[in-house]
Amino acid sequence: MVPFINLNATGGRNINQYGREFTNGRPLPDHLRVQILQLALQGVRPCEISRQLQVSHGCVSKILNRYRKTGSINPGQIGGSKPKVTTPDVVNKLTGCDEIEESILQRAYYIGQLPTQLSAETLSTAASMAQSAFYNVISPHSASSSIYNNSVHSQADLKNGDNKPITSPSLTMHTSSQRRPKSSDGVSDNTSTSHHASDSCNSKGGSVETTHKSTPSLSTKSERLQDVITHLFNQASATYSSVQSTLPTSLSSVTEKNSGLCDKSDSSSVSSLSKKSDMPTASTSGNPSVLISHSLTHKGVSIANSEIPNSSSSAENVLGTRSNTNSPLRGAVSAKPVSNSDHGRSSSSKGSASGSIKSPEPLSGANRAANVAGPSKMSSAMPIGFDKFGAVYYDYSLPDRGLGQTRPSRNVTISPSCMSPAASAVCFYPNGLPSIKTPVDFSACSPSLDSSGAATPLDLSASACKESAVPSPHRKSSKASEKLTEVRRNTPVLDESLDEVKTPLSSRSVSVVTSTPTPPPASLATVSGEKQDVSQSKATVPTLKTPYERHFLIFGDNELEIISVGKNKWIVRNELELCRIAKEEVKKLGSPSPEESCSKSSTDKRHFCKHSAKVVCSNTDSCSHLNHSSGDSSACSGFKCSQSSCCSSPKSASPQNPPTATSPKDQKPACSNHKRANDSPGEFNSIAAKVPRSSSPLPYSVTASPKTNSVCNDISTPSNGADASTTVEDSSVLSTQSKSASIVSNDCLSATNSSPLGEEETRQGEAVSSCEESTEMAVAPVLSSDSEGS
DNA sequence: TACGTGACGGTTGAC
DNA sequence: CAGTCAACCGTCACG
Repeated sequence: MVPFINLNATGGRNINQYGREFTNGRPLPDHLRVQILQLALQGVRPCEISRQLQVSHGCVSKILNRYRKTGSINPGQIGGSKPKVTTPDVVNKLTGCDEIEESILQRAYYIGQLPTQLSAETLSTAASMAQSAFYNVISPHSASSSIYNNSVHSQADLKNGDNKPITSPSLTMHTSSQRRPKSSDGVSDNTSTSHHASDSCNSKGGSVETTHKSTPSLSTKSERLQDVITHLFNQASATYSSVQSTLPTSLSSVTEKNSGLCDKSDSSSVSSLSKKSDMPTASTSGNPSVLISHSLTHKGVSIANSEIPNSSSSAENVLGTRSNTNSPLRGAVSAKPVSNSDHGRSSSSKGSASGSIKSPEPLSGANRAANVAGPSKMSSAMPIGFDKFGAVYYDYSLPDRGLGQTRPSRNVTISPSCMSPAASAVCFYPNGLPSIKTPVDFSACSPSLDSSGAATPLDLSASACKESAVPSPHRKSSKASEKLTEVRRNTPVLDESLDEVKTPLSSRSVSVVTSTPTPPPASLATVSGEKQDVSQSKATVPTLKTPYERHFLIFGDNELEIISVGKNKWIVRNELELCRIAKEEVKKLGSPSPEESCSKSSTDKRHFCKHSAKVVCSNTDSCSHLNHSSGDSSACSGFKCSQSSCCSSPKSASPQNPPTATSPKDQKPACSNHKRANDSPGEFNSIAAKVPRSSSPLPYSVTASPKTNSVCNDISTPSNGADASTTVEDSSVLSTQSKSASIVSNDCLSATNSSPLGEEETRQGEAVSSCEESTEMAVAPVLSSDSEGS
């Protein structure tokens, strides 16, 4: 094959086989690295990742390999000569100061963090299991995943010199930090580790916190990436655990309430899987699942901890179940997981287990962010600091080490938290939405389905499972999607695609209407801030492209933006914010308000409690309508409106239409549902849903209208029509599939968030700020001007 | 077809 | 301040 690299006139700029511009010798932008990891966590194959992100296979492989081996996706230290033997760094080394420091910090961390009721063994077990699952996903083909895991632990153990339960994340920190050659780095590395610890225990680990402050910017950057990784892992872990603990509940609830309506396959699969699973409930300690369990218990819902949920969807079911159980706030349930995820993130430094465990101080971890960005608007709700972009943990604002020109998406808030499998659990639970691919997501799979199934190890996702069992339309298009990948998908990264919004949406608009996968504009593929010459891109625009969908989930009183590209979903939301929302919901639960009572009746499907989570809108494509405030979204968040049906407004979706020009109402004037929503936003949360079970791969993309015929077809699954048509008014259905989330065509929304898609390159900063101001959906912008500087 | 790996040309930054 | 050089980068080609 002829090398595709073409030196560009700009000098040093090359175009890879996917048409993506890259700078030879420069690391991949951090956000791409994160995405690679996230996708991998979701079970996306490396080859597909490379296509989606338009990075070479080798690059993906290297990054994943690196992560596998070192636990870090951070670029290595580039440049520089070997430090002199006399440098402080060296002195600190080969003397072992670093190890000592780390050990001290870690001890401090655990002392402050670990709940007394939880034994180290328990934590270790949980972490181990989660990690195992994680590695299985990351390195599916490698039977040595466990080996990796073990090896990592071994390293950590050796390094730590104690038996403290350490999750891979923490280990990751270690390995990563060790890579840093400089003495200052060495310190920072330690601080980095400590830093993470401090996140989780701001109050307890004061010393650690202090140390953290001294962390060099570079180290901070590294930390953030590491945090992302850790967070992903934590979430995966949390999800895994939570699923285990929650499934039984959901099942029981569903069974009770839904009787026949409940999908038998799910139940059977669950039970069978649960039998297979030996996961100790203890492992869930500190996990969202536990929290959920408590919550459920509080509600009088019996929880069988012994049973192990096999699918995230099952977990989601729990949410739905919970909502069915008359819980005033479904969101509350989700809230738990969210907060937990938050813990996980905060625990990044020292392991997910510890982080998740520490429920009492879920938000403390924000301190670091607060330090970085100063007090956030969220701080009132929780002591969390958000950076100026609204990202708490994932500070994409820091310059990418890689292609400076690449602009991280402003929207991108690809909150890893949400993107990760765990994230799905956390983020979607409230709605009972089907999870994003979860490493351990067996929900969709037949009972017999397990990790060793026909699907590749990586492909543990529900979609994969279902694929085998049910001809998924979604899968059907997999081939097509691959083709599509040639043209850069917008993947999760709205960010990068912003300037591409300019691309005529005609095609995608059509797709929206037809519910066929909408190909993102080829231009979207452009990663770099520079507009990539489409002509240069060898990518041939496939007629059929992976749909780029944007959904909005009403979580509590807030909107959550869910972006899905094919089977990948991202929640554009700062998880800390999610946590905050969740906490609020929890508070509300604690002190029921008149509003809460609205959802008490499970039979009243239509009755919507504003506190409950719901997907408000979905959009195929990059959705130029992102500019929406929560109020706006609610306005267009009527009952689920299918994109193709009531809400679909190709034109509205068209990037050509300035976001400002289209208001939700304007876009969907015909949608009575929206109108209803506007009138009483709180009303559409009911759970009646039509849930196309087969559509599970993109469950939340499927929208059902509780009592209406309007059904939201999964855009990504064109053939779902039949499924979608299957309307189940019984809320039980929702609980079954967690499809309760009502999704409304995003067309309804005019979102400022994404509007900048086309303008991102130039307005990134503005857009970001505007987003924050205009809505609480702060999408963590992924980019900082710094990256540009490079 | 998917994946892992090495060579290649390039960038970076400490020395 | 410029040159050197080691380390790393992403991409490609190969197996």
